[in-house]
Amino acid sequence: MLSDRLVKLRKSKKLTQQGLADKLQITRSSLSQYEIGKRQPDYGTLKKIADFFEVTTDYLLDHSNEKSMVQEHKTSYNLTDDPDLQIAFKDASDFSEEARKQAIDFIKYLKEKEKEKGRIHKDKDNN
Amino acid sequence: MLSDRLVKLRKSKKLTQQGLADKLQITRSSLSQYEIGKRQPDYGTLKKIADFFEVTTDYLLDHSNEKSMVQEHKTSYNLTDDPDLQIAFKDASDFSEEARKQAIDFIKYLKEKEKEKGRIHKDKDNN
DNA sequence: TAACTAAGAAATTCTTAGCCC
DNA sequence: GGGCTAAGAATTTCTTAGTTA
Repeated sequence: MLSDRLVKLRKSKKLTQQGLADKLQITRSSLSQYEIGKRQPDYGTLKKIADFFEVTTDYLLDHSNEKSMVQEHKTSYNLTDDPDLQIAFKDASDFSEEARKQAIDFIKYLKEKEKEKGRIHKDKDNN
Repeated sequence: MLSDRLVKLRKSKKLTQQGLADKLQITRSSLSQYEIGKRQPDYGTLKKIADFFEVTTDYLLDHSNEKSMVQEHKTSYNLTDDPDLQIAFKDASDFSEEARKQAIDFIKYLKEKEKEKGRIHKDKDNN
């Protein structure tokens, strides 16, 4: 919920409602309503809030969607289209160093195998 | 702008306004207004749209903030700094579907092993 | 001082119907 | 069919002032 996150973010910066309202160029009354969940700011204000606290609007709106995150991740970093592979990569990033090395080595092994396969017959995979 | 992205996303799925409106449970008139930029959907509808197309709300709102993105990725993905893992991942992106699946499965296996290692006690929940 | 609320004003959105291509 | 628009209804938000702790 926007309200919860807003309160936490504001307090993390040790600001009063008035203080934050000034920064966002809205009235403190409006801000109060957002924090209680009685009103919703327009998209412009939402983006202002996100920029001020340096968070995503998804975070503010409590919108978590793994696939969408991967999608965003992909466009930002130019990675693969395979969502499962992206999730696997994400998971591997959290591994211990040992497990990470095992993953890397296994992929190296697969890479060699792919090379072999390429020599034997032409690739017939369709995406 | 939401409007531009909405049109592109809808057409990428080869849907008419009526078709998408039905999926989102809104009238086609409302959807038309969103696509032209005359109206803005409430947050609930915004999230519905994001979920349906599997994108972030930041993408829909054209909200790009490098710091927030990095923040989000670090908190959501704990993206690794390990360059070897990144290279391995890029290699895997070029694999055949079969090899890619093997890599994914192996990482899943490692993930389970990591879980076991993480907890002292032996839980038997299957996930 | 800091935060919340009430109530009328103002702005925005929704609905319905109709229009254009 | 497919997409856009007008106009009144409905809803939401804003503003101002006031209340509470």
